[in-house]
Amino acid sequence: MARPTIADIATRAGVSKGAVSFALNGRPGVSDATRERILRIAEQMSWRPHSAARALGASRVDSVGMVIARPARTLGVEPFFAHLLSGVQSGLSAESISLQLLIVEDTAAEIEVYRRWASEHRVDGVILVDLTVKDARVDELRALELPAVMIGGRGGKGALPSVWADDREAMLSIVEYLAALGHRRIAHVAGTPNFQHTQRRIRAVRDAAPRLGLVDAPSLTTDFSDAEGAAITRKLLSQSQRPTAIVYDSDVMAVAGLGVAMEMGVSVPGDLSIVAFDDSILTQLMHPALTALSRDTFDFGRQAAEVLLETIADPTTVINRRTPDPVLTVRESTAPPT
Amino acid sequence: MARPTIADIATRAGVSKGAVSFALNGRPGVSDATRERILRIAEQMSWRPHSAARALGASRVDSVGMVIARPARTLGVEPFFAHLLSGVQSGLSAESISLQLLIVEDTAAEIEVYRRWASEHRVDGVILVDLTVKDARVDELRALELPAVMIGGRGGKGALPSVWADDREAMLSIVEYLAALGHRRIAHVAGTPNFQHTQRRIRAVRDAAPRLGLVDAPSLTTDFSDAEGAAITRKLLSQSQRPTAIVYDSDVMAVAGLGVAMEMGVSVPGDLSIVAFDDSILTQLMHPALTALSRDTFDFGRQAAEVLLETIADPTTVINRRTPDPVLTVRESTAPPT
DNA sequence: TGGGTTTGATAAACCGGTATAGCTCCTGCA
DNA sequence: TGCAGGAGCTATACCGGTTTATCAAACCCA
Repeated sequence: MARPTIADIATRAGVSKGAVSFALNGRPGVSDATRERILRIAEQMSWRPHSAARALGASRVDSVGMVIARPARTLGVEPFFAHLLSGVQSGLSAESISLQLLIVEDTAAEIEVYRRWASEHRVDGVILVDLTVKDARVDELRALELPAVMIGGRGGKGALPSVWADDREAMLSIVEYLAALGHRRIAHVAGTPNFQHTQRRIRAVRDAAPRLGLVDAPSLTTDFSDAEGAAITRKLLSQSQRPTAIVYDSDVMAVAGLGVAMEMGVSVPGDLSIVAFDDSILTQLMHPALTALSRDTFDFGRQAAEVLLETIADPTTVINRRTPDPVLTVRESTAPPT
Repeated sequence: MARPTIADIATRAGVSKGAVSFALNGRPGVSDATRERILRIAEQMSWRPHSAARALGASRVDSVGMVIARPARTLGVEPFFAHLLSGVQSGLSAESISLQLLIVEDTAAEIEVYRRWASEHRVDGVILVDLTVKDARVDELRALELPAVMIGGRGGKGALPSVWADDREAMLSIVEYLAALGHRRIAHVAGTPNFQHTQRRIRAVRDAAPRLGLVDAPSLTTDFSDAEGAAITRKLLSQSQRPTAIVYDSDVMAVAGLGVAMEMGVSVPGDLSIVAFDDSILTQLMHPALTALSRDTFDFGRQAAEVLLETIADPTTVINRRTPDPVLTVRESTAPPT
């Protein structure tokens, strides 16, 4: 027999389909002896549930979705998503729930995907990344009644469940470290201004500046691309009063910035200290290797999966889980200013 | 009404469920007038097919799978997978077929996934990457009767359908370019030896050596990691007769190699030319920017999706599609030897 | 000993589609 | 005029599970 169904098992065990279903799902309705027998037969026939059939009956598809809205070009250099993905999957695989991944160009397309997924019952819930300040997706998902968890977006009143790290604390740890080294002119090359975490980081720098006695601490926003990272760096280093340290919101921009510095004859870390707000192999490949903020992205993903599953199981309680603060890994690109 | 079913549409249109199904799937059995009316009503009620229900009836789930078997750590730096993924999705989205992505640790786990997917009817077919020489997955998939397409693995007798680029030609173009510049000592830092493409590239170098008058053209295998790439480079550059050019099988290894060269005071491209067999932002971020072989990875993925869909539609004909040869993008890391 | 509850199991409905046998007209042609 | 044939549609089985109503037998306690 090619693929046994519960009906086959029922015949073989001399019971009804219903009894088999009860036995296989570990719910009351059959005696221990019968359950045992059915399980053994199912095992023998190497039975596996037909996912579609189960989804149809139980209106639960054992599958969650994740959409990444970024132009393909900018994607993939940062190992961030790969690690996040692995983590999410490890969190899901325990319950043998599968993940649908989609890469789209923009948020409009992303919302379309959610609508389709909801109406076609393709996923039980979704994981949101790259939260923006007034994020249209949040309302949309609530309207669709699709369980969701936000990664990185801290939930406020009536928000969706979330898993977040304290960007503010993290940024403070960087700036305080640089200030302790003696830096007073620190520039911040930030990411896209409408991202929530970008705003939080900018605010952290601004708030810390007076306390740490920073002379000047501009935050300059970019599109996260290496090109803009390089351009901003060039501008910063061309000023008469140039910064002695630059904090980049991504490793790619930090690497691009390092290149510009070298090109302009600005020695790192002699004349300029560089810190990347995100770690990866990239920062270690460089010479000098970059001081960077390391986050356990894998674990981040795992926790997001967990929270999502809990949310699917019980959509009424909104979980806001805070993950451990990221730590600064000091390498060769930072030193006291000369 | 929350989610309309075809039964709702049928009632509203005053026809039977069957008629609605015919109309919505564009098959004969209803008059044009009725079809029109049904479609309008479906549109009005914003009906969407329930994927599970459709899968159950039609034994086709409109979903394909892709498993990447690499330790999470090594994954993600190369934008290769991100681009491939985007391409695959663009090929699938035309038919609105979804993609299940899974990252696992090794091939054994990958095969487990295929078994599960097959028995649970979760996918209509799969896309295979990282083909090895005697690849266990091929036989397994044939046994499971799961349609599949190999990416990069060139199909021989009785092989699975495939989409491939000519690695041999590509490698030849690199070596010939270097030889034309005047290089006679060229080293090849290859990838994992059991990958099919690694073997093809090694063979290409070996075959071309005598014709191009290369004095020495060793191919040294690695695990594709930056660490081994760096280690091998250090060894090569420490030899008394060191190579004047090195070809790396990946951009990450090339970057690591560049770092080692700079560290050892070997100037690039003055004393050493470097070529990466694979392009990405990474190669452009470097100083000097790396000469690299550019492949249209996005298109590669798109074509793989196409071939897979054709294979699912008609599993009897085995397609072997060759994609355009990759081209060498010359940047700053190559020059005539001094 | 008898009535009520619990246990173990069954049959059948159901989920939302697809596929098919069959029925009713209408048309065309001998 | 009669009949074959096809268009247009309906009714119904079916896919492989889950869930519910129902029921018989066993069990419990006064």
